[in-house]
Amino acid sequence: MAKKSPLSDEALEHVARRFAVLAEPMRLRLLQALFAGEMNVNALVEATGGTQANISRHLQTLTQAHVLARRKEGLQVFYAIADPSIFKLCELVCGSLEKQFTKNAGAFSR
Amino acid sequence: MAKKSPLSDEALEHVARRFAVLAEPMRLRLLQALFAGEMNVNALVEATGGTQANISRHLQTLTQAHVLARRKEGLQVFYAIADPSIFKLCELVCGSLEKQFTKNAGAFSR
DNA sequence: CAAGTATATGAGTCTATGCGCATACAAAGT
DNA sequence: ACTTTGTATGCGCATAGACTCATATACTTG
Repeated sequence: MAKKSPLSDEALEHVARRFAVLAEPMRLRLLQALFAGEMNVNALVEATGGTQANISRHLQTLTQAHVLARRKEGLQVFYAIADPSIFKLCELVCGSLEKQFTKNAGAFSR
Repeated sequence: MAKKSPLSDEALEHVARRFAVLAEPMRLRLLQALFAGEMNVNALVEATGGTQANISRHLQTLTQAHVLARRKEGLQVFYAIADPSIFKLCELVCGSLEKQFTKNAGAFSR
């Protein structure tokens, strides 16, 4: 396994796309809601405060990126987090941002 | 430390922005080049094959996001990775994408 | 101070995408 | 078959941002 070989352009685009999928506050809210477990669309609409159309689109984006899984049951559609790495990704970013904030807070308090 | 409290809208926007910064192939190439260590702008231009203007802009974006650190030395400006969490972030995403690919590969080969 | 080198930036174009509105589609019950 | 309920989607608008070209700025050297 070549560990230090530079990623191909195609690979980089895939990685970039992955990050782009997570680069929307509304989608992050959806993920945050789904951290608790599987939910249907209506529940997600209520949980996030978005419009149904918009939520549906974001769910589509997340599903196409294989971040979410879709399960249809009668009239309702249930979504759930399909990629467990999402948890760690969010944790990492949050941790990193917290560090930044505390640094800035220090600068202010002086 | 409230562990399960939902992030505020403001916090979510910060997280989203962080992801957005990493959502460009060119910036990922810059980061990949900088994994080896500090480099000046010209070296980065050559390493990535971009134009000087464009590279400079991306470097600005990364620096403002506190992902990179800037050090001026005479005429040249050196950039280096300032946030170590970047490494793990990229590893996580790459690993997750690899899994997806091997899954798809399996589906094709059958 | 003039000229050269390394980097940054203003202005303009072009593409991508988030959002809202209306409507279409799908499944279930009457 | 018709209606109701839950979800998806076509379309248009508005905004963000990536890229280029030309030029500005900062520093060094002659």
